[in-house]
Amino acid sequence: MEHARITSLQVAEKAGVSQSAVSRVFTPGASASAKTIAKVRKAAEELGYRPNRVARTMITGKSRIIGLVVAYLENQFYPQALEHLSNALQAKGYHVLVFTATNSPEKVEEVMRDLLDFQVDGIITASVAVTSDLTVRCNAAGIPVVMFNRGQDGADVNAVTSDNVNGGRKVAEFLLKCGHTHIAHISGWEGSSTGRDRRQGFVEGLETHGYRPLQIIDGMYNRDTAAQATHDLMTAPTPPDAIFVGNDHMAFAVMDTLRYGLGLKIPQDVAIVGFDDVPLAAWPSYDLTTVRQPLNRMVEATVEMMIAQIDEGVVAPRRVAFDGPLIRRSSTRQAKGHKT
Amino acid sequence: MEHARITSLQVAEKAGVSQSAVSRVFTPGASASAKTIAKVRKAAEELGYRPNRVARTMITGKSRIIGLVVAYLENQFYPQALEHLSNALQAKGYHVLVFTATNSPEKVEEVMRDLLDFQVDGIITASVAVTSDLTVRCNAAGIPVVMFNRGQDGADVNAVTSDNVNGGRKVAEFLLKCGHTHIAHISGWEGSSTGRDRRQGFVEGLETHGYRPLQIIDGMYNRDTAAQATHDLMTAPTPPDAIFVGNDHMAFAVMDTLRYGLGLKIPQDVAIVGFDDVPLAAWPSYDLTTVRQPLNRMVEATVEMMIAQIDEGVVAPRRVAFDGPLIRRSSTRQAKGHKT
DNA sequence: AACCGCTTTGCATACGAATGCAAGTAAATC
DNA sequence: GATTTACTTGCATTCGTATGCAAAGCGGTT
Repeated sequence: MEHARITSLQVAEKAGVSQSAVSRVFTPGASASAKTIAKVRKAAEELGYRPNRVARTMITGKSRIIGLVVAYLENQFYPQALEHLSNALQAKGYHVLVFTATNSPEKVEEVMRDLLDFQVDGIITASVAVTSDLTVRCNAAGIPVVMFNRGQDGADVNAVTSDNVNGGRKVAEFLLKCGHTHIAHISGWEGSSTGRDRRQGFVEGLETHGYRPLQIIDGMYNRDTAAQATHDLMTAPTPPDAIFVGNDHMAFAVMDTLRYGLGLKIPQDVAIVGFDDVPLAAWPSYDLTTVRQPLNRMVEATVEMMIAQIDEGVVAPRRVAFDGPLIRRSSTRQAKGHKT
Repeated sequence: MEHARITSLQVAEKAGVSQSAVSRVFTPGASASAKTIAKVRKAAEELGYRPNRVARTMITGKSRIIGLVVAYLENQFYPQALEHLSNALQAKGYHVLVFTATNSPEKVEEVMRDLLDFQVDGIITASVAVTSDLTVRCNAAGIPVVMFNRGQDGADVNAVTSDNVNGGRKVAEFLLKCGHTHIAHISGWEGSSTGRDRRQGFVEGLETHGYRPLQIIDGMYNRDTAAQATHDLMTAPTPPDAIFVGNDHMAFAVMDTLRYGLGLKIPQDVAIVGFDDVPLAAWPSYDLTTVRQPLNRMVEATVEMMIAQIDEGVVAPRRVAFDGPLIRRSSTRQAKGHKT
């Protein structure tokens, strides 16, 4: 009992017009008389006709599909981003084809090839490093690429991030204002622009006031690595009295290690600051002071850049960085002279 | 400098064969001589040819795209499922087109229509209720539907879940064994099969031993609702000494409310059991006793069912439920007579 | 050499909608 | 009413690949 698909031709016959007429009724911008439109709409309605997107894609070359490459979804920031991106794109008539890719260049390479096969109209990479060679090839193929939450040095790529350097600086200044002097940093993966930028801003922020980080350890955006780093920091001869952690995801592991592994109090023994402000950060168990990434604005900008490029062709790449506020919660002490 | 796509015709010319020959080389199961294959492969390699999936889809009617309908990604269980499903399908040459849908029937309806437009080969719904009317239409259109982590009463649908009834029963027995007598249940949404089944198993489990639940409140799979319910339960004249919460996501809110809102100790004042065993449940801050949903097996079964249906046509619907173990952690007391 | 069976190959067509072109029609202008 | 102008419409073609069909090739057998 296969319910065969209705084609534009069948609608045309029923409406007593040509197939072209039907097509034009369903093609925004094409011209058709009010009478024709009415006839076609009626026939289409009765038959339950819906234009075939695949056939449409063949002709126009536009699939209205955006490829989204994402590394892993354990860090709550990514599901959140995925959900928002998907919704925002859906609202514009686009849909999201998800690809997971580890951060190995070969894997990314393979994924990108797949993506091109699908005739995606654009590619969004969420925190996945892409070789500039690859983006060049995509641009050559006329496929816009926007990197979400990851930049790329010296390459011509569209990138939307928060202002990570400034965020790092804010953390440094805030912790100094709280009276901390021994501040360590468990950084985001040094292979990522976000990790490097946050670190850089943080170090600059301390230096501006004549301080230096007690120690910096690469946490690799990994819970286990961060936990180990915490352990190492706290058992060293001079333990820190505050730790800036490269993202919330690691910060939670750090807090767990401090509390349940080392029996320390937050913020009395050590203050913790994270980065991202994922929903979990606001839950009472963690109540983590953190730099908020303005997800909504980042998503908006990403979608807007993407669609502009699709509609108007690949243009000069832009980089946008949104400033995000520091959200003070109870994982840090009250700043001096700061009122409740 | 648009890098035009290479077509099979160009490869054919370069290799000195017909377009059909090229097609056959790239179509598994088609016949071609070793010599032809070699010539075509070489030419294709040199030109960088890759078959156009869209054109392929037009002819074969197979897109090798699976639509995944998901409600929300805040509950960590879903990103996890999404990631695993996507990987498993990718390994089989399929890709995932993500749709978000709230649980309103109209929205789901609209999403499903969109999905059909994309010629998806199959649809997986993750914890989204689908009217049986809709699944019937999909089957009529020859599109298999598999419901992941949600069943449907009296309808002919493929469904993969864990054994929720049995899971609920296990929780009841475990809590009784721990010596609890006043056991409340903040249930999963009563509009979902998972919520109902867990509740049913739980009640049955208590009744088998001559007990009844102290109270049952629908937590709607929502943190705020669960928090409010916790408050109501604990401030009632007879508060519970244990609460079974319909999923981990709500259980975290319950624990936060108990500890930080009401100043109670877990498990001394109240024991908590969840359902799912998301990664967060194992983090020391929660360390939640919970029923594990065997995600890997569920994903495997889902993918296997899906692909079987795609390859062999829509067959008699199956329902699979995997038993999951109760994972004992510190949110509950030691069971009587149970050794460390 | 003739015959059979099996594999390989090219030709032509189909999938379903969009669109350039030319013909047709209605409205607007003088 | 003639002519210009703007808008509609249908015809035919196109996108890139898969596939039924018939012709051709090949290997072996008698």
